[in-house]
Amino acid sequence: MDSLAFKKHNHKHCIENSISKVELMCENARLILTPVRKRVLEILLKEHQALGAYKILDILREDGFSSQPPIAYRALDFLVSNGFAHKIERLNAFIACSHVGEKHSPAFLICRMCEAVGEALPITTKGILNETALTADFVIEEAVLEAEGICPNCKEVVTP
Amino acid sequence: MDSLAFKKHNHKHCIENSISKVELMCENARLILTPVRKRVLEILLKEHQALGAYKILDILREDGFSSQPPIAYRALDFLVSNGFAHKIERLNAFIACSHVGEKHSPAFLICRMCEAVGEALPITTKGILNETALTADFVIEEAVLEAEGICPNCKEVVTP
DNA sequence: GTTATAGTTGTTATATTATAACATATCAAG
DNA sequence: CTTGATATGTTATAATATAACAACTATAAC
Repeated sequence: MDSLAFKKHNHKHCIENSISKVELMCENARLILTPVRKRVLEILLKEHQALGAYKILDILREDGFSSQPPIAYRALDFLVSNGFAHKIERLNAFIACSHVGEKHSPAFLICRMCEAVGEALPITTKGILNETALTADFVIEEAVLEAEGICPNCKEVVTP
Repeated sequence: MDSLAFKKHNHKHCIENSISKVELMCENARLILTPVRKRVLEILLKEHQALGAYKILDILREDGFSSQPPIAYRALDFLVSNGFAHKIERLNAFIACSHVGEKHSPAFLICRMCEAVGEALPITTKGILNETALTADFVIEEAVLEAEGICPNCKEVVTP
């Protein structure tokens, strides 16, 4: 567990670090981090919180970008399929990846009160099911773990 | 790993077993397994495959039930919230639970070709994140693992 | 037996999330 | 300069899900 959303941390550093990592990876992989894509990444990085496509779209609109759904969904597709962001299926929402460049099966801690999302260390989520998959003769390509509960901040509010 | 979807098994037995377990649990818990609810459970049990709410609705319509969305969603809510079915978030679809009555954090093997879904043994998915959660001071209430890949049947088709 | 009451179902309308399809623009390679 | 690949703009629509309220049903309290 490292920069886990719920702990106090230098978030500005956290953002800058992510962006420069992504920029570097894009250069190396000949991917184009266009203005919209970069902006969406920034939006996702702003808080460790899941954001729906339409909320992102609202922010893009304020920024003067076109605001039709495909604009957001395409940028999100780019970010997700290149591992720079993840989709939280439970919330139909997206967050920036906290472990850019590190190969990992993501695992999320999702607060059901504030929708903050922490990404756990790149544990081998896949490995957990490995035996199961072998027995079943099933080839796992991707595995995602989503855990829902209460984050430390919201817990304080409920039971101070 | 037991009655895993992908293995040949006596599916009729599998269905009957699930239904009678659910009936028993409903009696004990004073829950009412109304005709629609039972029918939706049967529909979900028919194959080890995820079904969207609107597909279920189509089947209900053929059966003479009312076919407005809330009919299906309510029955599904009932089944899911009582642990008789699960929602596969990745697919926005539902399957019957393979481990009715056994407390478990579900883990699914989802075939991306045929949408068959196998539910892994009630492993302690939660436990995997336990350490992580403790460190983060996060209280996990529910955890779901969704793994996508290729099931044995579809693998045969691709590489015979 | 009537009357609350809690739970379920029926129905209409609408919200939310996501994609298809096609036009236009940009830019690098040949 | 033209071709091809990639990205963006735009319109329309598909797919998924819920809100809100009315009507019905069983049962438990009186």
